[in-house]
Amino acid sequence: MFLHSQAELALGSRFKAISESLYAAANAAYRDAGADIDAHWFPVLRYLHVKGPATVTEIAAAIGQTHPAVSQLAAKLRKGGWITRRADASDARRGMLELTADAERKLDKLGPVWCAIRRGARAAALRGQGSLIDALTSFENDIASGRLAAEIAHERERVLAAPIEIHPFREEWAVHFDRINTEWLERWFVVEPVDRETLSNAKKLVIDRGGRILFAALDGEVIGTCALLKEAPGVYELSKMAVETGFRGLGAGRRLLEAAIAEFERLGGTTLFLESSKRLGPALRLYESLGFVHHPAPRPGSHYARADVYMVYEPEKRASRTPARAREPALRVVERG
Amino acid sequence: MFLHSQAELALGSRFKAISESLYAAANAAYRDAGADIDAHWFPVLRYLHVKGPATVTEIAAAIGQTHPAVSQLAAKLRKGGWITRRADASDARRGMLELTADAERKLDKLGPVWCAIRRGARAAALRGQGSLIDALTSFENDIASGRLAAEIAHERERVLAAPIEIHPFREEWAVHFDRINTEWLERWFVVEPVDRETLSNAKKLVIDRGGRILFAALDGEVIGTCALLKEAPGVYELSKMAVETGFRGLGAGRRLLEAAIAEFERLGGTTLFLESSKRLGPALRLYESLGFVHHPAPRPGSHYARADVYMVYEPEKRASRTPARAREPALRVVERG
DNA sequence: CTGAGTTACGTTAGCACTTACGTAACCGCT
DNA sequence: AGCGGTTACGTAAGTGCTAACGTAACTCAG
Repeated sequence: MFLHSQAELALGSRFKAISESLYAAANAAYRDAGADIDAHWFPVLRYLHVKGPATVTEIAAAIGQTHPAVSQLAAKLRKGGWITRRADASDARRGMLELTADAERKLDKLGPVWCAIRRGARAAALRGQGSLIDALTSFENDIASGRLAAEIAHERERVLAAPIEIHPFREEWAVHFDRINTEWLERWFVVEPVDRETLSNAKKLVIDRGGRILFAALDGEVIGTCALLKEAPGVYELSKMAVETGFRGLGAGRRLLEAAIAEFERLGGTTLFLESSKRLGPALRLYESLGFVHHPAPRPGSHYARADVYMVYEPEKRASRTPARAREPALRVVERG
Repeated sequence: MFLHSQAELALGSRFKAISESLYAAANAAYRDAGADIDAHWFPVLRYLHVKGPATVTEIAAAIGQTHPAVSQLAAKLRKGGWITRRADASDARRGMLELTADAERKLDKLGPVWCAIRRGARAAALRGQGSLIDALTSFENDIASGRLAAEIAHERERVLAAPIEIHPFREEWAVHFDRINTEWLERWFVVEPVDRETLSNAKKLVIDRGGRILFAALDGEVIGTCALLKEAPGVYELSKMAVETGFRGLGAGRRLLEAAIAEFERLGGTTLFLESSKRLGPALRLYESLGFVHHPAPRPGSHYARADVYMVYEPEKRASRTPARAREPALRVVERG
């Protein structure tokens, strides 16, 4: 190829060509997944999905584009029913862009596709050892030969076919514990200092104090976390329950919670409680269905400013529709002290 | 930056942004150099500059774009006086795009700018050690901080200020000997088997047989070559004289030829001849001015199909306007046998 | 020699951005 | 209260490409 002989000189042209091919590859993956989405929308949609409602300028700054670009795309997305615009109460110039419930539901399912694209792209990028130029060349080869597209399709099938596994704590996954929970907190509340502390020192502050951390994984990809913090002998707090955006609806949350309860029982715990927020309807219903009951008074001395719900686990309240396999690990029911 | 947190997922967007920044950086370099050129034109102009007249589709295939892109750009360049279109004699559908004499002259001077862009981009690319993602991040940092632009400007000054040096053969430069001559041959003639042989085995077929190869370099960048092939004891052929496109007009050709003649004399040679072509007017005038005289008959048993000019060096015919420093190396004038 | 297929390449419409500009709302200062 | 400066963001126009189409010229089998 002539451009390759020009080495770093035609880099602009090569970058652009790769960019377009990547968009095309991502679009193909979306199409295969039955998602009527355009890869160019990803930065905006993903931002709204991860961070929640945002203004045009905020998004533009975050994704490194000009505000007209975001403004124009927002108009298109609004027409397509992906987002709505709600006037900001305190500042009439600003409009909060917000995903529609429908869009949110669609994006909640896209995790496997994103995972596949990420893996395919990473494989292509890693094949070119050494310099950037080598990596680009390898990228171009993989794109031209269709290898990138094939790998993305293959990865998507793998991820979709994979069962959700629950894993105990691993040092090398601590970073995911931090990432997923930070993302979740930034989306729904704010990261309080006590969160920052726990998330960045999980091993020391949770595990070494007799607590547990569980991971939900899909084909080796961490998609959710849950923690049991040891409050006192026999007393555990269920906390840091979060599932990554894009992997909702696969049942990872329920599986994590079931595993956490099983672990609590295996530990011979007497009391298992959690603090949450009324804003988190679906999560509360999950807790209720697995045996947590609402406590009338707020918990005395709560760590969290956001907590306005206090629930305690009562095994006999557990809904009977719990799938059998959730009980697999030898069940040692322990009387509450 | 939000996009960075998306790892390989937003690669398309990042590639595109880098592409645009690189075009902008290149444009800034052209502007600084006083060249009214747009970086987007580079692939087409450079192709025509290196390969000579070409059709729209040929260029499109070579630079990896669609033919409408080239067609539209060609229309613009034609309007701007950069290229002309000449109908192909044998095929009325085709039109040969050709640089105007003016454009050719401008591009002949752009070597230092291209060299600067290449070096700046290479530095940025090399700073990101490891994966492609690291390299991209480093690129983005350098672009955002203005470091890339500053380095390009700095490199341009360095290259422009550097004197032309003439160097003896180095193994590690053999690749440039091959590249520059191959490019030149493809532009003006075709690469004959005897050329391919010599160019890819320079050390063995030139140096080890008692010949010499000289390089012209600008701040470490090889921009021209020249060879003395030993035909018989005392008999040398001047050959493989080529200066890279973009570095014409700096006097590299004359410096190389002077050095080659000096080397011939230092070797105690008796006969120095060359074969060339009537098509290469400026080169012939250079040869004449440094003491080569036209031989009426073609050389018996010439290696080259393209040769229709046969010249022999006669020191006394050398124009007196030769700069003094060209004679610096101890001059041992030898009678012709 | 004819017509089907191929090739060269111009044109058009569209896309994803950009820069440039305009307008309304907000902020801080006198 | 008023006024310059800033901010939010929409609109217009331009750019560099692409996909899709059209047309004329060429090629080659029957």
